[in-house]
Amino acid sequence: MADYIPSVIEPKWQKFWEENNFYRTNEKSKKKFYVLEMFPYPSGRLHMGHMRVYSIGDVLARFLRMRGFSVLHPMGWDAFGLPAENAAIKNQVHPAEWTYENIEAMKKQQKALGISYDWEREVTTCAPDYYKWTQWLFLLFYKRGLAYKKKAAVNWCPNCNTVLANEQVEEGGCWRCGTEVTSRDLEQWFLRITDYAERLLDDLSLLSGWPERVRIMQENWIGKSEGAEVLFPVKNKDEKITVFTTRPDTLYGVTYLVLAAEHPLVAELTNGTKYEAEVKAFVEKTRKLNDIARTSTEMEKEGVFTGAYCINPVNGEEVPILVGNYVLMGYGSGAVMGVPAHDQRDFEFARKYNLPVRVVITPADQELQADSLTEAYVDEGILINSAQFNGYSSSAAKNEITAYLEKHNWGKPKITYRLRDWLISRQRYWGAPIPILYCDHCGTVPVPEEQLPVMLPEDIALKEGGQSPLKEHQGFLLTTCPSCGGRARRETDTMDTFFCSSWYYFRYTDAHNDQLPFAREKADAWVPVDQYIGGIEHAILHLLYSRFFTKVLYDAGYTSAVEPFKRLLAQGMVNKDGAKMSKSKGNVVSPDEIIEKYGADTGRLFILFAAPPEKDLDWSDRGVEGCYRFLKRVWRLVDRYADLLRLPGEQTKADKADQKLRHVVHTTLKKVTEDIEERFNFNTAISAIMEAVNAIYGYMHEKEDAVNKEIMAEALEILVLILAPFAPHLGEELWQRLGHSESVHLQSWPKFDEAALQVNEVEIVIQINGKVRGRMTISADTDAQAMEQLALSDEKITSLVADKQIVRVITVPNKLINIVVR
RNA sequence: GCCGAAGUGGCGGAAUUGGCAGACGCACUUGACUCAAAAUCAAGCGGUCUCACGGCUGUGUGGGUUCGAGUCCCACCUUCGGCACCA
Repeated sequence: MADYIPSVIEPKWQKFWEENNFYRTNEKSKKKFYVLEMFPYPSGRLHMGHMRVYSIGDVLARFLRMRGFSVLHPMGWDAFGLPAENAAIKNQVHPAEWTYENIEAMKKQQKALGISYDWEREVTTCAPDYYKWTQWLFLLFYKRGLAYKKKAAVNWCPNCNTVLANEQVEEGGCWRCGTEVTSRDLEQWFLRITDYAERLLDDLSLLSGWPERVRIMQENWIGKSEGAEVLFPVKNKDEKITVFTTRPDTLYGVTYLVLAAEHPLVAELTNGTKYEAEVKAFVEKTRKLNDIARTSTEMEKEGVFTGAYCINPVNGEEVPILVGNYVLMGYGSGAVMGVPAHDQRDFEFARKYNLPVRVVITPADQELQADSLTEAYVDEGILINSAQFNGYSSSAAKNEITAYLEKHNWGKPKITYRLRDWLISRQRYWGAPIPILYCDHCGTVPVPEEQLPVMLPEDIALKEGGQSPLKEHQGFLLTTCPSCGGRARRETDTMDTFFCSSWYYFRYTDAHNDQLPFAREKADAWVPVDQYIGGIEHAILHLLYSRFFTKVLYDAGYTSAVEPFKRLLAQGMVNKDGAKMSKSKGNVVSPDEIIEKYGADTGRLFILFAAPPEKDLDWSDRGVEGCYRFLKRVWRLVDRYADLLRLPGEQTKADKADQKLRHVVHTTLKKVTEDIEERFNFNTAISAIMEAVNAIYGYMHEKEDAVNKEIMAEALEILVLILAPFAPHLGEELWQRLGHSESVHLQSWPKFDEAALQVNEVEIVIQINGKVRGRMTISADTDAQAMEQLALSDEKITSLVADKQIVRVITVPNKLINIVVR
């Protein structure tokens, strides 16, 4: 046979798979498994991160098919988005054209990698037959009161010319371009994800197959705080200020109240008073600051007195009301009670403005003096100066004081979340239009379902700067109202692309349904996704939104899944020379060049071998060559014996070396099976296969080619079968070479022979005081007493323990014996 | 500041339940083959002392538990990630 030339065999098998629609989902088996890799944005070319995630998914998919599962392994395109629009402006091509060309190019690359996708289920989010259902889902949210429009201070990216959701702001910058985000008051569409905060938090406990860090990140993002809401009446006014606190036990320590600059009462309290000018100036100064400066911990806490007072309901005390720069309108009620003795921020603020400090919580072992405090005492303790609650512990007082407030209608228990509603409207063109009309008579009207999709017009000219051309597209803009037949205008905002990608895994289960986004029975056969694989950068964004969508679909009766992704693998990044691959650093390696030079099988093998999937991986050109060498080594081995093994010959009895080889092969098979199935440790699975190959070479040398045909044949077959998920093209070729006509990928995963795993003899270690002092080979399963006798009769051990007293002997069967001497 | 993860040869990494640290691969060294090189095959490869047999030492640092610790406990250092005036 010829040498191993991947550029010949890989396209050959790819053609075979494609022509036979080889990876069409088989829905027959009762054992079903949904393997899904996050679908890509069609940016143009695949990068190494793509290659890694697809390689991981493909090994699993191929392995599970061999294990008898019906596997759903689809692929699609997260195809709406800003880069298409920006590229379009820059290169004068239509975003659709740019997107579809990229899809074609990337699909070609995926096929060149030999990934086993069922292409009949491909979804493309920018295609009308997909976004029709994206819009349908928007209407579902709308009908259920989960989509609403409101005017609010929102995050604005001046570079992208659009608003962003909270989740899409990273360190004060736009997640996509990094430009500093500013605040604007705009009327926008939101999804009521906060209605689902509690369930999104609770159900994290169902996700034992997720990495803990992702669950923790979501938990932090949802940010549940339990406490109380307290109403402080304003002195001489018929107003109450609502305050949220997690420390109702400190309520008797309140010495002032602080409002956020945006708080609606600020103007009301100060207008027409001598404080008006100063407060106005302060409010303006504070509002001008951007969010990063405003929420920075280094920010000096400043405030100004409003001239007004309010009354602490529990003790009737009058306390001053201030406006402060450290209080955020967006959290709680935009007003906080100042308890300087027990909150560090309040403490600093109070010292700066000479506000009184009153100790109401004290540690058990010391007495705190308000005047001599150098920092707030924030821990829990025993209540003092708190009327009838004196002597209570903090935790008891939290409940008692809250109950007391509730009884007098001064407040109530309250849970607050950090999570905000999800802002989904975008002021850009390349997205799914929001299916809403504005009628002069009827107001806001949802587009009737039968009129979907609201087509995104293609005859547009994009403008420098990115203002949406929809705002001026008369054909799109003007329409008639479905309820009164009068003139109506279309909503010109499009949806956040995360909306489109929050339900695509459902669509794969029923990709061509033109009556519904998906039929429930089809979705129920597959969702939740058994194994989802993707980058950690989606730990909050996409994964939280998808969980939300699934719960809404569940509530509406479209799925019986409460969570979309049963198990999640967050794969690490692919770096080079310790740094992220980037054009500016000139350290980019592309999948194309690897395929061209070594073949897809080598690239896949290396990317799985170099590190466990969840860890970052450092790309090494030398390492790739090592994998290439390994595959050539396998090729030569099979080539050398393939013909010989097919010749008839008499059966020979297995000798010691034969048995040893069989033991190695079956041990390897067991390890590889467990490594893939239970631990996703593809790196150790591959190294085990390498060890087996080394052992087969060793056997070959030992036998000087007089190999036991049966045992060699079994070894090579198992080797090719277990390598096939990793190197699918080579697997096909070698399987054929071994005389089989059916595809290797249709074979059952081999079963290991328990008998072959057994050994007659084991080498055990003899330790003296925990240090290795000798070894001996004894028959397997020798009992402790016999082991001890054997060890103590060992010449070397005898001399070492001669003048010592044996205190104890610890034996671990088949492993070691430790003699403790003094 | 809070939460989390991780620190093992020259490098990537392995050690699954507390039981031989360094599997496998890369790099390097040596031998075989070759006129030679490449490729391939074989062998060696933590540090240190020793001609050698062998000894000592070694998994970020310091303690502890244990017959025995990379693995468990406590404290600390470093790196990375997330959150961060959240009341």
